Amino acid sequence: MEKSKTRSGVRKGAWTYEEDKLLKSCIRKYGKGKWHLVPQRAGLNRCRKSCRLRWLNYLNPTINKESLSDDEVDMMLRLHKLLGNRWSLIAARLPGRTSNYVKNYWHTHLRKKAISRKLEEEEENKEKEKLKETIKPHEIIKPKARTFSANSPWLNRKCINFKTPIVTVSTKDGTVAKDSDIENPMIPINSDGDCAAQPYTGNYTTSSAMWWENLLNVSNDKIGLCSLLQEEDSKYVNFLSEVPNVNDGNWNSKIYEFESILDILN
DNA sequence: AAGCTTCGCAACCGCTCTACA
DNA sequence: CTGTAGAGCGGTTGCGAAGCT
Repeated sequence: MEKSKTRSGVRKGAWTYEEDKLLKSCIRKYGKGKWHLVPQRAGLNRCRKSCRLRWLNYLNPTINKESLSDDEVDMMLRLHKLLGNRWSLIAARLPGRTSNYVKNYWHTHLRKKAISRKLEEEEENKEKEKLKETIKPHEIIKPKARTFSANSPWLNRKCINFKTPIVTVSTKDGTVAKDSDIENPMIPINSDGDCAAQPYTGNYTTSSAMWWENLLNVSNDKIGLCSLLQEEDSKYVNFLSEVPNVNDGNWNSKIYEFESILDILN
Protein backbone atom coordinates (compact mmCIF):
# COMPACT_ATOMS: atom_id res chain seq x y z
CA MET A 1 0.00 0.00 0.00
CA GLU A 2 1.24 3.42 -0.79
CA LYS A 3 2.16 5.41 2.26
CA SER A 4 1.00 8.72 0.88
CA LYS A 5 -1.28 11.42 2.14
CA THR A 6 -4.48 12.78 0.68
CA ARG A 7 -4.88 16.41 -0.34
CA SER A 8 -6.36 17.10 3.08
CA GLY A 9 -3.19 15.73 4.65
CA VAL A 10 -4.84 12.57 5.99
CA ARG A 11 -2.65 9.49 6.06
CA LYS A 12 -3.38 6.63 3.66
CA GLY A 13 -2.08 3.12 3.19
CA ALA A 14 -1.28 0.29 5.53
CA TRP A 15 -1.94 0.74 9.22
CA THR A 16 0.94 0.61 11.68
CA TYR A 17 0.92 -1.23 14.99
CA GLU A 18 0.79 2.12 16.83
CA GLU A 19 -2.23 3.28 14.85
CA ASP A 20 -4.03 0.02 15.56
CA LYS A 21 -3.32 0.45 19.26
CA LEU A 22 -4.71 3.98 19.29
CA LEU A 23 -7.84 2.97 17.43
CA LYS A 24 -8.47 -0.03 19.67
CA SER A 25 -8.14 1.99 22.86
CA CYS A 26 -10.43 4.66 21.42
CA ILE A 27 -13.16 2.12 20.58
CA ARG A 28 -12.73 0.53 24.00
CA LYS A 29 -13.20 3.92 25.64
CA TYR A 30 -16.00 5.45 23.55
CA GLY A 31 -17.55 2.44 21.85
CA LYS A 32 -18.36 1.92 18.16
CA GLY A 33 -20.17 4.49 16.04
CA LYS A 34 -19.77 8.24 15.55
CA TRP A 35 -16.88 7.48 13.23
CA HIS A 36 -16.44 11.14 12.32
CA LEU A 37 -15.27 11.70 15.92
CA VAL A 38 -12.95 8.71 16.06
CA PRO A 39 -9.84 10.20 14.36
CA GLN A 40 -9.94 13.19 16.71
CA ARG A 41 -10.63 11.08 19.80
CA ALA A 42 -7.94 8.54 18.94
CA GLY A 43 -5.41 11.13 17.84
CA LEU A 44 -5.15 9.53 14.43
CA ASN A 45 -4.36 11.30 11.18
CA ARG A 46 -6.82 9.09 9.32
CA CYS A 47 -10.21 9.68 7.75
CA ARG A 48 -13.31 8.28 9.48
CA LYS A 49 -13.86 5.78 6.66
CA SER A 50 -10.40 4.38 7.06
CA CYS A 51 -10.88 4.05 10.84
CA ARG A 52 -14.24 2.32 10.46
CA LEU A 53 -12.91 -0.09 7.86
CA ARG A 54 -9.85 -0.94 9.91
CA TRP A 55 -12.01 -1.72 12.91
CA LEU A 56 -14.67 -3.68 11.03
CA ASN A 57 -12.31 -5.71 8.88
CA TYR A 58 -9.35 -6.27 11.15
CA LEU A 59 -9.40 -5.04 14.75
CA ASN A 60 -12.88 -6.08 15.84
CA PRO A 61 -12.34 -8.92 18.38
CA THR A 62 -15.41 -10.79 17.13
CA ILE A 63 -13.70 -11.47 13.81
CA ASN A 64 -12.91 -15.12 13.22
CA LYS A 65 -9.48 -15.25 11.60
CA GLU A 66 -9.44 -19.03 11.19
CA SER A 67 -9.70 -20.36 7.64
CA LEU A 68 -13.19 -21.18 6.44
CA SER A 69 -14.60 -24.60 7.20
CA ASP A 70 -16.17 -26.74 4.48
CA ASP A 71 -19.59 -25.98 5.93
CA GLU A 72 -18.95 -22.27 5.75
CA VAL A 73 -17.74 -22.53 2.17
CA ASP A 74 -20.82 -24.52 1.23
CA MET A 75 -23.04 -22.00 3.00
CA MET A 76 -21.29 -19.16 1.19
CA LEU A 77 -21.89 -20.79 -2.19
CA ARG A 78 -25.56 -21.31 -1.41
CA LEU A 79 -26.01 -17.81 -0.06
CA HIS A 80 -24.29 -16.29 -3.06
CA LYS A 81 -26.55 -18.24 -5.36
CA LEU A 82 -29.52 -16.86 -3.48
CA LEU A 83 -28.34 -13.32 -2.77
CA GLY A 84 -25.78 -12.48 -5.42
CA ASN A 85 -23.02 -10.03 -4.46
CA ARG A 86 -24.71 -8.90 -1.26
CA TRP A 87 -21.54 -9.46 0.74
CA SER A 88 -22.79 -7.84 3.92
CA LEU A 89 -25.89 -10.06 3.93
CA ILE A 90 -23.81 -13.17 3.28
CA ALA A 91 -21.34 -12.18 6.00
CA ALA A 92 -24.21 -11.64 8.42
CA ARG A 93 -25.06 -15.33 8.12
CA LEU A 94 -21.44 -16.40 8.70
CA PRO A 95 -20.54 -15.58 12.31
CA GLY A 96 -17.19 -13.87 12.71
CA ARG A 97 -16.75 -13.22 8.99
CA THR A 98 -16.68 -9.73 7.53
CA SER A 99 -18.16 -8.63 4.25
CA ASN A 100 -14.70 -7.72 3.00
CA TYR A 101 -13.39 -11.16 3.90
CA VAL A 102 -16.34 -12.85 2.21
CA LYS A 103 -15.90 -10.71 -0.88
CA ASN A 104 -12.17 -11.40 -1.08
CA TYR A 105 -12.63 -15.11 -0.47
CA TRP A 106 -15.25 -15.27 -3.18
CA HIS A 107 -13.05 -13.57 -5.74
CA THR A 108 -9.96 -15.62 -4.95
CA HIS A 109 -11.42 -19.06 -4.25
CA LEU A 110 -15.06 -19.52 -5.09
CA ARG A 111 -15.69 -17.57 -8.25
CA LYS A 112 -13.91 -20.17 -10.34
CA LYS A 113 -15.63 -22.93 -8.40
CA ALA A 114 -19.03 -21.35 -8.94
CA ILE A 115 -18.36 -20.83 -12.65
CA SER A 116 -17.28 -24.45 -13.11
CA ARG A 117 -20.34 -25.60 -11.17
CA LYS A 118 -22.53 -23.54 -13.47
CA LEU A 119 -20.85 -25.01 -16.53
CA GLU A 120 -21.39 -28.50 -15.15
CA GLU A 121 -25.07 -27.73 -14.61
CA GLU A 122 -25.35 -26.43 -18.16
CA GLU A 123 -23.74 -29.62 -19.46
CA GLU A 124 -26.20 -31.68 -17.43
CA ASN A 125 -29.10 -29.69 -18.84
CA LYS A 126 -27.82 -30.24 -22.36
CA GLU A 127 -27.67 -33.98 -21.71
CA LYS A 128 -31.23 -33.91 -20.40
CA GLU A 129 -32.38 -32.01 -23.49
CA LYS A 130 -30.74 -34.60 -25.73
CA LEU A 131 -32.48 -37.35 -23.80
CA LYS A 132 -35.81 -35.59 -24.15
CA GLU A 133 -35.40 -35.46 -27.92
CA THR A 134 -34.96 -39.21 -28.14
CA ILE A 135 -38.08 -39.93 -26.12
CA LYS A 136 -41.41 -39.40 -27.82
CA PRO A 137 -43.58 -37.35 -25.50
CA HIS A 138 -46.77 -38.95 -24.24
CA GLU A 139 -49.90 -37.54 -25.72
CA ILE A 140 -52.11 -36.19 -23.01
CA ILE A 141 -55.76 -36.89 -23.49
CA LYS A 142 -57.73 -34.07 -22.08
CA PRO A 143 -61.52 -34.18 -21.92
CA LYS A 144 -63.09 -31.56 -24.11
CA ALA A 145 -65.87 -29.21 -23.29
CA ARG A 146 -69.32 -30.71 -23.12
CA THR A 147 -72.56 -29.25 -24.32
CA PHE A 148 -75.68 -29.12 -22.22
CA SER A 149 -79.25 -28.75 -23.26
CA ALA A 150 -80.89 -25.53 -22.23
CA ASN A 151 -82.94 -27.27 -19.56
CA SER A 152 -79.97 -29.08 -18.06
CA PRO A 153 -80.39 -29.34 -14.30
CA TRP A 154 -76.74 -28.32 -13.96
CA LEU A 155 -77.33 -25.06 -15.76
CA ASN A 156 -80.60 -24.60 -13.91
CA ARG A 157 -78.86 -25.18 -10.57
CA LYS A 158 -80.91 -28.32 -9.97
CA CYS A 159 -77.92 -30.52 -9.50
CA ILE A 160 -78.05 -32.23 -6.12
CA ASN A 161 -75.04 -34.51 -5.96
CA PHE A 162 -72.19 -36.00 -7.94
CA LYS A 163 -71.40 -39.51 -8.98
CA THR A 164 -69.19 -41.08 -11.59
CA PRO A 165 -71.48 -41.88 -14.48
CA ILE A 166 -70.89 -43.81 -17.65
CA VAL A 167 -70.05 -41.22 -20.24
CA THR A 168 -68.24 -40.86 -23.52
CA VAL A 169 -65.87 -38.02 -24.15
CA SER A 170 -64.29 -36.85 -27.38
CA THR A 171 -60.52 -36.77 -27.28
CA LYS A 172 -58.03 -34.52 -28.99
CA ASP A 173 -57.48 -36.79 -31.98
CA GLY A 174 -61.18 -37.25 -32.58
CA THR A 175 -61.51 -40.71 -31.04
CA VAL A 176 -64.04 -41.35 -28.34
CA ALA A 177 -62.82 -42.35 -24.94
CA LYS A 178 -64.96 -44.46 -22.67
CA ASP A 179 -65.46 -43.60 -19.03
CA SER A 180 -62.83 -46.14 -18.11
CA ASP A 181 -60.30 -44.02 -19.99
CA ILE A 182 -61.11 -40.94 -18.00
CA GLU A 183 -59.89 -40.51 -14.55
CA ASN A 184 -62.79 -39.70 -12.28
CA PRO A 185 -64.84 -37.39 -14.45
CA MET A 186 -67.10 -35.52 -12.09
CA ILE A 187 -70.30 -35.16 -14.05
CA PRO A 188 -73.34 -33.63 -12.44
CA ILE A 189 -76.46 -35.72 -12.22
CA ASN A 190 -79.97 -34.67 -11.47
CA SER A 191 -82.17 -35.74 -8.62
CA ASP A 192 -83.41 -38.73 -10.66
CA GLY A 193 -79.86 -40.04 -11.00
CA ASP A 194 -79.62 -39.26 -14.69
CA CYS A 195 -76.47 -37.91 -16.16
CA ALA A 196 -76.97 -34.30 -17.07
CA ALA A 197 -74.13 -34.20 -19.54
CA GLN A 198 -74.41 -34.98 -23.21
CA PRO A 199 -71.57 -36.21 -25.38
CA TYR A 200 -69.60 -33.50 -27.06
CA THR A 201 -70.00 -33.85 -30.77
CA GLY A 202 -69.24 -30.49 -32.29
CA ASN A 203 -66.22 -28.25 -32.48
CA TYR A 204 -64.74 -26.38 -29.60
CA THR A 205 -66.68 -23.15 -30.15
CA THR A 206 -67.57 -20.27 -27.92
CA SER A 207 -71.25 -21.07 -28.26
CA SER A 208 -70.68 -24.40 -26.61
CA ALA A 209 -70.95 -24.46 -22.89
CA MET A 210 -67.28 -25.02 -22.01
CA TRP A 211 -68.04 -25.92 -18.49
CA TRP A 212 -65.71 -28.92 -18.56
CA GLU A 213 -62.72 -26.74 -19.18
CA ASN A 214 -64.06 -24.21 -16.76
CA LEU A 215 -64.47 -26.88 -14.17
CA LEU A 216 -60.82 -27.82 -14.60
CA ASN A 217 -59.80 -24.20 -14.32
CA VAL A 218 -61.86 -23.78 -11.20
CA SER A 219 -60.22 -26.85 -9.77
CA ASN A 220 -56.80 -25.39 -10.39
CA ASP A 221 -57.74 -22.07 -8.91
CA LYS A 222 -59.64 -23.21 -5.89
CA ILE A 223 -58.02 -26.49 -5.04
CA GLY A 224 -54.47 -25.38 -5.71
CA LEU A 225 -51.68 -24.51 -3.35
CA CYS A 226 -53.77 -22.34 -1.11
CA SER A 227 -55.83 -25.11 0.35
CA LEU A 228 -52.84 -27.37 0.72
CA LEU A 229 -50.73 -24.88 2.52
CA GLN A 230 -51.34 -23.25 5.81
CA GLU A 231 -51.34 -19.48 5.82
CA GLU A 232 -47.76 -19.32 7.08
CA ASP A 233 -46.50 -21.66 4.39
CA SER A 234 -48.14 -19.75 1.61
CA LYS A 235 -46.41 -16.64 2.85
CA TYR A 236 -43.07 -18.33 2.16
CA VAL A 237 -44.21 -19.61 -1.18
CA ASN A 238 -45.05 -16.05 -2.16
CA PHE A 239 -41.70 -14.93 -0.87
CA LEU A 240 -39.79 -17.52 -2.86
CA SER A 241 -41.63 -16.56 -5.98
CA GLU A 242 -40.58 -12.96 -5.56
CA VAL A 243 -37.11 -13.17 -4.16
CA PRO A 244 -34.76 -14.27 -6.96
CA ASN A 245 -34.31 -10.80 -8.39
CA VAL A 246 -31.62 -9.51 -6.10
CA ASN A 247 -31.49 -6.25 -7.99
CA ASP A 248 -35.00 -5.56 -6.90
CA GLY A 249 -35.15 -2.14 -5.34
CA ASN A 250 -37.41 -3.48 -2.61
CA TRP A 251 -34.90 -6.04 -1.58
CA ASN A 252 -34.25 -4.60 1.83
CA SER A 253 -37.89 -4.79 2.75
CA LYS A 254 -37.77 -8.52 2.16
CA ILE A 255 -34.76 -9.24 4.30
CA TYR A 256 -36.84 -9.99 7.37
CA GLU A 257 -38.66 -12.62 5.38
CA PHE A 258 -35.36 -14.03 4.20
CA GLU A 259 -34.27 -14.40 7.81
CA SER A 260 -37.42 -16.41 8.48
CA ILE A 261 -36.70 -18.64 5.51
CA LEU A 262 -33.22 -19.37 6.72
CA ASP A 263 -34.55 -20.16 10.18
CA ILE A 264 -36.76 -22.74 8.59
CA LEU A 265 -33.95 -24.17 6.46
CA ASN A 266 -31.63 -24.39 9.44
C1' DA B 1 19.86 -16.34 -7.65
C1' DA B 2 17.20 -13.22 -10.33
C1' DG B 3 13.27 -11.91 -12.76
C1' DC B 4 8.55 -12.59 -13.73
C1' DT B 5 3.80 -14.01 -12.72
C1' DT B 6 0.09 -15.16 -9.79
C1' DC B 7 -2.38 -15.03 -5.54
C1' DG B 8 -4.35 -13.23 -1.27
C1' DC B 9 -5.99 -9.59 1.11
C1' DA B 10 -5.98 -4.89 3.22
C1' DA B 11 -7.33 -0.61 1.97
C1' DC B 12 -9.29 2.96 -0.95
C1' DC B 13 -12.88 5.06 -3.90
C1' DG B 14 -17.20 6.29 -5.41
C1' DC B 15 -21.72 5.69 -4.89
C1' DT B 16 -26.29 5.16 -2.41
C1' DC B 17 -29.19 5.48 1.52
C1' DT B 18 -30.88 7.70 5.60
C1' DA B 19 -31.58 11.19 9.00
C1' DC B 20 -32.02 15.74 10.00
C1' DA B 21 -32.26 20.77 9.73
C1' DC C 1 -38.92 19.93 -0.73
C1' DT C 2 -33.97 20.47 -0.68
C1' DG C 3 -29.33 20.36 0.86
C1' DT C 4 -25.91 18.33 3.81
C1' DA C 5 -23.44 15.07 6.59
C1' DG C 6 -22.81 10.51 8.36
C1' DA C 7 -22.89 5.68 7.61
C1' DG C 8 -22.52 1.76 4.92
C1' DC C 9 -21.82 -1.06 0.76
C1' DG C 10 -19.72 -3.12 -3.41
C1' DG C 11 -16.13 -2.67 -6.86
C1' DT C 12 -11.47 -1.96 -7.58
C1' DT C 13 -6.61 -1.22 -6.66
C1' DG C 14 -2.09 -2.25 -5.43
C1' DC C 15 1.31 -4.19 -2.17
C1' DG C 16 3.75 -8.12 -0.42
C1' DA C 17 4.33 -13.02 -0.43
C1' DA C 18 4.61 -17.24 -2.78
C1' DG C 19 5.38 -19.88 -6.75
C1' DC C 20 7.41 -20.64 -11.18
C1' DT C 21 10.91 -20.43 -14.90
